[in-house]
Amino acid sequence: MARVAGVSVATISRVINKKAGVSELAAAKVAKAIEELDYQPSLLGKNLRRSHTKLVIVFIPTISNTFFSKVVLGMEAKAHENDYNIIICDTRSEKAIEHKYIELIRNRFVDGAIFLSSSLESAEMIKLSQNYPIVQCCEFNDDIDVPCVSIDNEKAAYEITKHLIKLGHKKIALITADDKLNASSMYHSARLREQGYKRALSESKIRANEEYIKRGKYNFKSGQLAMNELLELKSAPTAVFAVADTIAIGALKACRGKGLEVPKDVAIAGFDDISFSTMVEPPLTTIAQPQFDLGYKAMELLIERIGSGTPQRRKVILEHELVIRGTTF
Amino acid sequence: MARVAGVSVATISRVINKKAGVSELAAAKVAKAIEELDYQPSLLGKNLRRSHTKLVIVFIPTISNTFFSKVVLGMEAKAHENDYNIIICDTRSEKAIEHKYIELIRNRFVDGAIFLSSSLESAEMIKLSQNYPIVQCCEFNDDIDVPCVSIDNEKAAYEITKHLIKLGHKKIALITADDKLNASSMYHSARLREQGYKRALSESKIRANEEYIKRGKYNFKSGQLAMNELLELKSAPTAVFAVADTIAIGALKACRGKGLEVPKDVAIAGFDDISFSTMVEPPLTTIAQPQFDLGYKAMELLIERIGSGTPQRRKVILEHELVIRGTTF
DNA sequence: TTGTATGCGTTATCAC
DNA sequence: GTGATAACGCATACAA
Repeated sequence: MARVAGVSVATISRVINKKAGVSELAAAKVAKAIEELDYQPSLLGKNLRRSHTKLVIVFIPTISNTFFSKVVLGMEAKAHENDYNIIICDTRSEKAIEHKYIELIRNRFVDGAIFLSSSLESAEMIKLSQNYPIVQCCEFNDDIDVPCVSIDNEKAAYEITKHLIKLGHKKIALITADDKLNASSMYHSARLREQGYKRALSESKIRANEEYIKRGKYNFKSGQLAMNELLELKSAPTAVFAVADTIAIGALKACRGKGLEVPKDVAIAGFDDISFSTMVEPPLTTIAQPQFDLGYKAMELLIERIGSGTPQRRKVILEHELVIRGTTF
Repeated sequence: MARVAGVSVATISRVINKKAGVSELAAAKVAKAIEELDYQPSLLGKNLRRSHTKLVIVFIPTISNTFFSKVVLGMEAKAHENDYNIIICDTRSEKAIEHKYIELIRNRFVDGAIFLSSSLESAEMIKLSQNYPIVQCCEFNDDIDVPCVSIDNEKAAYEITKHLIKLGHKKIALITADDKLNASSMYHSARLREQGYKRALSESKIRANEEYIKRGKYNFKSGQLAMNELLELKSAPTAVFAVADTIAIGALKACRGKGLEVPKDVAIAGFDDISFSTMVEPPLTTIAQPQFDLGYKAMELLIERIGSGTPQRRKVILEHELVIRGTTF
């Protein structure tokens, strides 16, 4: 390249990076050579030289949850504003996959990471955060000092349960994705939502009934299963709060399968406001999270942290919204 | 690192890469130093040296379509088998974003690319393919010589339309995502599906009615909109084939909105078999694609191509399956 | 304004 | 078995 342009590599670097102090003649020669060779500067050399890659990785438990994909959109927006690119890593909630990709941050292939969920123990997460710029988004361990952005899960769950109570319901079930047996659950938010649910109940002097709490996974099937069990109870609940829309939609289907009408026979509330929520019949009452902003803000924190180097301990809480639709009356 | 281990960098490299010919003493010294410094070899240097990154990029029109996410799962499986990692790029069907990420392949940051859709002109795609290892998956321009893997879209659409006809339907509408005005549509498959639909019709001597063909976008809303228009026709169709499940589900909702029963009043067929298809009521009749295999095979072709360097022209067609569920009787 | 030389962190070649 | 050393492609300090 330097040869065909007839100038030194230094000059080439200068024109490519639009540095001042290059004669028009030289610039023209370089431009011509670039054209001729269809030349593209290698990122490999550049990265090694400046020892950062302008790449960040985001860990996502599953790419197929539309909730997360909207959050990622916000991350991308902020990232692009700052010339960063994103690697999305679908961990499928598997520890092994997550660890494999964490290598990428330890070997400096990415400048930082955002976790939308993690199977890491708190201790591991702390150690990672001490050495590299990372932030947590939506899901986070609240016992540790890693920057994060989220909504107030406890409060949101409290509000939606309260909504159910105001409608006159007393037998309100919870379907969650927290198995509780596992001390370090993937879904800390689920636990917070359970707390909010319980607070609303106790505030209204409704005794929490352990039979009404079903613990499964974060998907349709699990919601379906749980709802079927709930409906077989001798004293079946008249309302259900599911900690995620996917779960709630499964529950909705289970009701229909048993010939029950929603919300007449049983009211259903979800959480997240994924796009499917408006497509089911009836449309789902849920908690809307500011998905885009969540991602945008998380990326902002990360970029800040990459720039400063210092792991400032920040927790950002964004506003949620109770969206009342057809599944609750 | 070399200093604290008390050996040369060459030796360090040897033990890290488990090369033969290292004394136990030296190996121990290196191991100790690694432990001490929490040392991780930099991928940056390694990449520069070997001039490849073991990274491939996959272009996806939207991360939130669960159809694509399952395909990506297959890609990841094959990639991991061969020590490759994946960058997922959500292009949002935007040319600008796609072009930005194509830089990554031109500047050798990734070893290859898979396109699950593309806004590139055929000419651009050809040129790219001549210079870099790329393959197309699911969506592809069939007029050019880029390796690809897909199902037989025309045939699948033919079969599902035929299914509708066998049920006695004669007024069969099509809702597609191909706008036809745009010569190089993102969704070539949509065009093929339209062809299959038309072939089935003409084979059964049913005159294709242009009024029955609606052209919109690849999402719920668009299906809803199109269906509403269809239902306002003086002679409304009794069956609808939507070229994607997301569209079909929108159509389903539109029917319900007008008080119509599915499949009694109008039958609906989709395409893709996304996970949500079984959650709607009634569950959706559709064409199931071997999503995982599609991705797996595409990655296989790509890795082959990266290895050989020569762009062998291969088209792989996988089997689909007609899945009859509740929306057609 | 331009070129030369150096280093980023690896791996590979060669000599010891 | 081991250690210098060159090279990968770039950006920069310094010299010219």
